[in-house]
Amino acid sequence: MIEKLKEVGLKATPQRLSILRELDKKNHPTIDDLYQNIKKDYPSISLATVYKNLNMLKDEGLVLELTPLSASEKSKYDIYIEPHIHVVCTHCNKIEDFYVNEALEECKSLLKKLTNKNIKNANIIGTTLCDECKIKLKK
Amino acid sequence: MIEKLKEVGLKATPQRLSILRELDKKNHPTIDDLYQNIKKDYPSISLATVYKNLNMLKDEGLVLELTPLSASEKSKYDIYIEPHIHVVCTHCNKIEDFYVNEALEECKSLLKKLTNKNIKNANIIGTTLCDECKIKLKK
DNA sequence: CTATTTGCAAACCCTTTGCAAAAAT
DNA sequence: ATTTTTGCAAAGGGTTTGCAAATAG
Repeated sequence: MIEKLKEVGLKATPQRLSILRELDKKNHPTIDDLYQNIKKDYPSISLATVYKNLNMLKDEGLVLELTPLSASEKSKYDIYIEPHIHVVCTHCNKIEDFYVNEALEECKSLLKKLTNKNIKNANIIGTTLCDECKIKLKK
Repeated sequence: MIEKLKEVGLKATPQRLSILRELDKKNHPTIDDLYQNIKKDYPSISLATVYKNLNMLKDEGLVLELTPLSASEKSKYDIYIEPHIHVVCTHCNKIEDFYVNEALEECKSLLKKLTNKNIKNANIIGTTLCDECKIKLKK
């Protein structure tokens, strides 16, 4: 984590590390979730610091913003150090990560062939009806 | 276009149609681009109407919000009636559409296999250095 | 005729900014 | 020692809201 920050030229402040640690729990928090959760460990952190850091980390590609499907939902944030793909539930909007590197590479080479471009990265978001919602809706 | 609106239960007002027509030019406008361009044909349209409609169309899946990679860029909007994928330039942020249905289906079945879920849809965004930027940067 | 949509302006609130103090390297 | 980062509070600006009038079906 600290090394990743050094790589991109950002200082390893405790605030920044707590943001990354929180994101590393992989529960895809909104900005406010993130702020509330970090405050438990680090009560003096300010919301402005969370915003500034998310923007910097996003610009460096260490953090991903996941845009909601529906207008009433808010953006969620995800750590992006290990490549992975997302599957979002169309009903409850829960996001699941899948660390399927081979698939990602396969998709990328497919994209390269089709677009005739050198695809650096591929961001893939699948939609589904998650298992929990499937059960709930059957009732 | 009118039929699509009927399908999702939205009335075909001239404002709404002008929004869809503008998006159908496929140049991925920001909200403000959209508003400025529509005003040329429809000077009385209000920004609030553009917002309301984008949200409704997004909720119905007819419009896609494309989140920028960097914090300084704004979201872009795209019509999503024909399935397609996006390739965004990491340097100038331009977005290109690729109507590659076979690839999309291939990716979806790959996702189904890997996640063991019934993937309804797959949203794929590749990153690249676009041809124009490649030339510019060589100089 | 009824339900939806529009447009205006105000309200809202999320996000950014400026700056001095603190902290990281 | 230098540069970055933090935190506060205020400013800013994008987005939403409420409501009466207009419009679609």
